[in-house]
Amino acid sequence: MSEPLSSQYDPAQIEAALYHQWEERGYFHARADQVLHGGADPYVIVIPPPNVTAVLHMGHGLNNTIQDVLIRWRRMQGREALYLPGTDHAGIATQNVVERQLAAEGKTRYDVGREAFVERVWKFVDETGSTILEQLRAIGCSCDWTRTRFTLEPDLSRAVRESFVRLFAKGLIYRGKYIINWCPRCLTALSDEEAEPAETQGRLYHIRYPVVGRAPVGAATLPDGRAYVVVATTRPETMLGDTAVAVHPEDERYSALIGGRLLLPLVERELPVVADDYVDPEFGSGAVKITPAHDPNDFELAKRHDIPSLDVLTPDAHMSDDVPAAFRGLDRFEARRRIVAALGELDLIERIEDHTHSVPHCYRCDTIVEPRLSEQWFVRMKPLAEPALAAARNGRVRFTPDRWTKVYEHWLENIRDWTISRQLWWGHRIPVWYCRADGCGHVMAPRTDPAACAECGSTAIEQDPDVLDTWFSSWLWPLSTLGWPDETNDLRAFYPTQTLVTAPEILFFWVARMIMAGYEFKGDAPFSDVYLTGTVRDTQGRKMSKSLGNGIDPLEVVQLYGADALRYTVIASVGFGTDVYMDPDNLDATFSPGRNFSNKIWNAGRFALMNIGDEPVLTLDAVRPDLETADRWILSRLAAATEDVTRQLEAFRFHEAAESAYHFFWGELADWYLELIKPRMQADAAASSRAAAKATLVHVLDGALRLLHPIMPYITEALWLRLPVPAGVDREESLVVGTWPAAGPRDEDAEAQMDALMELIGAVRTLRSEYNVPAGSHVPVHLTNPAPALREALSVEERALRRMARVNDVTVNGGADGMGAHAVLRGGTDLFLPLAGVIDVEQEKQRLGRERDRIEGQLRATEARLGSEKFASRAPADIVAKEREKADSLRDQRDRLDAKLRGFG
RNA sequence: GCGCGCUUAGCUCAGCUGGUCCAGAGCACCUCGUUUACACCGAGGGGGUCGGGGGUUCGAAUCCCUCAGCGCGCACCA
Repeated sequence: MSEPLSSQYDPAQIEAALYHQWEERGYFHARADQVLHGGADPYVIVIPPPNVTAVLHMGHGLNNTIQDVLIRWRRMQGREALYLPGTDHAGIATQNVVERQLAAEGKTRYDVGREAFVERVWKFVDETGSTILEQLRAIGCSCDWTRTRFTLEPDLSRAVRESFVRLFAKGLIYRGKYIINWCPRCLTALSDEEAEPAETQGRLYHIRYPVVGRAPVGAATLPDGRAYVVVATTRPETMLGDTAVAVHPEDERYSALIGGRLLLPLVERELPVVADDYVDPEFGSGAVKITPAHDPNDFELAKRHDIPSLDVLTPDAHMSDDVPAAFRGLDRFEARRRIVAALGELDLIERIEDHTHSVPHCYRCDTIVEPRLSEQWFVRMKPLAEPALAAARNGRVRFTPDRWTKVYEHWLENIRDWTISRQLWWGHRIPVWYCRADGCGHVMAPRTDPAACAECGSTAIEQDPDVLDTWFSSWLWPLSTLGWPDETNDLRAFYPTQTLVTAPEILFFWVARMIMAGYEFKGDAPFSDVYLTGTVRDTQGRKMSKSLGNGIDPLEVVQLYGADALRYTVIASVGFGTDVYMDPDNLDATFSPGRNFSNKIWNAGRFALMNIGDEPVLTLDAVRPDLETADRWILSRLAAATEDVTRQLEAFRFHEAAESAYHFFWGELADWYLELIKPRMQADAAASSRAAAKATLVHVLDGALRLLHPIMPYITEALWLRLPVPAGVDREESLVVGTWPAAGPRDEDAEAQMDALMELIGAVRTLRSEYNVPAGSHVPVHLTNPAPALREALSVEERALRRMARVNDVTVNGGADGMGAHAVLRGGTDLFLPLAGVIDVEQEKQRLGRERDRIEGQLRATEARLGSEKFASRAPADIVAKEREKADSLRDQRDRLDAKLRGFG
């Protein structure tokens, strides 16, 4: 309290020390026993676990700031607030990183072997895995670090095992051979969600397949006389795996061919022509080549017609040995070129047209995904989806913004089974063992690793080599982090959680599946609110990404402007679920709102502390009789702000909450109240007035800092700790665990008076500015017919007018003669500034004339409305009365302006 | 193609159940300013036919229809 504060806020000086202190004192630690036995109401947010390899980016900055705002706010409201941190093992991503390291050494994972490879990944994770969690500390996240979890740690792995075993036993996990999404670079299966469609400019190749045997009458023919049928494809290389051609059963063009055969060019294999209503006769030629091993629709059709599959691609998407020698071993795209060329030479290309279609890409490495026939493990989703769907429909889980509800429902309504096996080494090994004993073939998924076959006792058992999708552990996150499958105190106290904050991109990947898992394994949704954030973009609207180099490093921002500036800027930029735009090339401009506001808070606080001095401060109650209009006004405004900020936070309207607190602090407290009380702080002011001002100031500053604390924890705490404590008040030891303010009563009188006074001051300032009255000079003011509120305000706050508008004399109802500037205030008050010599008569006449016309326009519109028969008869009485009042007031203002104008002659 | 959403000042967004909204904020812009908290500041100012058209209503930025543009989700017809 005694050491002087610098005139510029320096966040670096205070942030790290404060965070350390908060953490050390255990403020972030949530106590299960308080909930179970102490009657505390829990408020829990589980962090969307970042990849263990991740480095903090603005997306995290946005998400985690929002989470922390909610947590800090609820903690102040007295909730047992748990912000549960952790990371996930990110199977593909992490494995990719280590594989790249190996590649730099000229090795592959197969060279080092599975065990050594996994060991190496662990080593990497142990060294770098906590980076992002450290970074979350830097932006002020009040996580309960004693509960930090990792999806691949033993407890959470046990949860994964348990969930698998249960679903397996219920028949909800099965193995089968289907077309799945395959990444030829990652060499693993992907779920549908992991294959992201992207609009791609492709081509549609129309290829002639010659007819075998007798051609239908009138069929097109090749130069050699053979008839042919045209099929269209975007992927000519797959034709080598064609095993049929399909047409629509009612397509007359081809009815004669059904049951006949075509000759597959280049391969010279005969293909049956089958009829199936899957075929759309309108598209392309109406004849479809069928490649069951490389297209899901073809696969289904082939099953219906008992057509064999032929896989012509290797796992890394090269042509397999099952194709003609000329194409063997070629990369899929090279094969496409050569096949098209070869067909061209045979005159079998009818035409090639441009064709835009969406092509699935691997969400981890962006490689074009291959639909591939392979044996994988799946989760049967339909039964799991039902309660998750009901949860959205009955409001158990609410989505904010609400429009995501439909997206969620639609996905669940059309849910497809989930491919959960991954051909990776880093992850939870699938807990399935196959008995290899002759004639047994038992498949088992036990809770503990078996030594022998449960069916035949043979020890010739083998565990499935694959691992599970990372999301198969993430979907348990709210459960597993709290101890499930054990009925721990944490689980009992903190499940279900309250709010989940995440990006819409993982609504299906993660959010929907967590809800399914919550119901399946614990019988309840894992949270009640899902807040979906927007995306952080650059000024051109591009998503920030490492590869584009348009990212912003939150740590750099923290270093430059402080965590509070980062947090405030982010929160204030976050429209309701809208994207956030930031300029990576101009951090100064981007973060100026937060930086400037921090500095404003700092200086307002500094001013208050300097003026309060060492004199003891009284409680508000002790000075109640001495409160002046300005005091009552700011207290009323604090009440309004408190109510508003609270309401906005409840509705997840972060931008509005921030704006509301900002406007109160800057626009009301700093701009007006601090100015109003300056004279009262001086030594020559009346002691009672000074005491009232100081008590009010301390109270209001205390409230304002509390309202801002969830958004800007550091600066608010730093100032608050220095704020003097009124005698007899027992204060909390930190804002972190301080109480959230309750809105006090509003004071309509004080607000009306101050509104009138502020309007008057504003009007005088405007006139001064219009007439270029030198800033330093003081002017007299004449008021005629002041409105009651203004009259009252002036009786107590005239000196405010003098100070803030540079006025040296105030005359009421009299002396308003001569040349000067005029204005009419609300409530009909006439304002006159005698500016003889300064004033330009013509200019003033024009100015007043414009004002008069504006008022006249409004008046006419209002009178027209009132004059309308229909309005009078159909509009509600109170609206009509309001309009009448408005017309009266406008008429009065116009008349006064007319009178003034007449005065100019 | 189906579904959802958006289109308000130069930019990013508010505007909740139609009536002081002939529309607000922040940033940007212009003018003035060294009044002892802050120039990361203060004072003042300019700027919008609320995407186009139509309708409902006494009254629409706000409700309905339609068109256009953009975005998202889903499905992909090879």
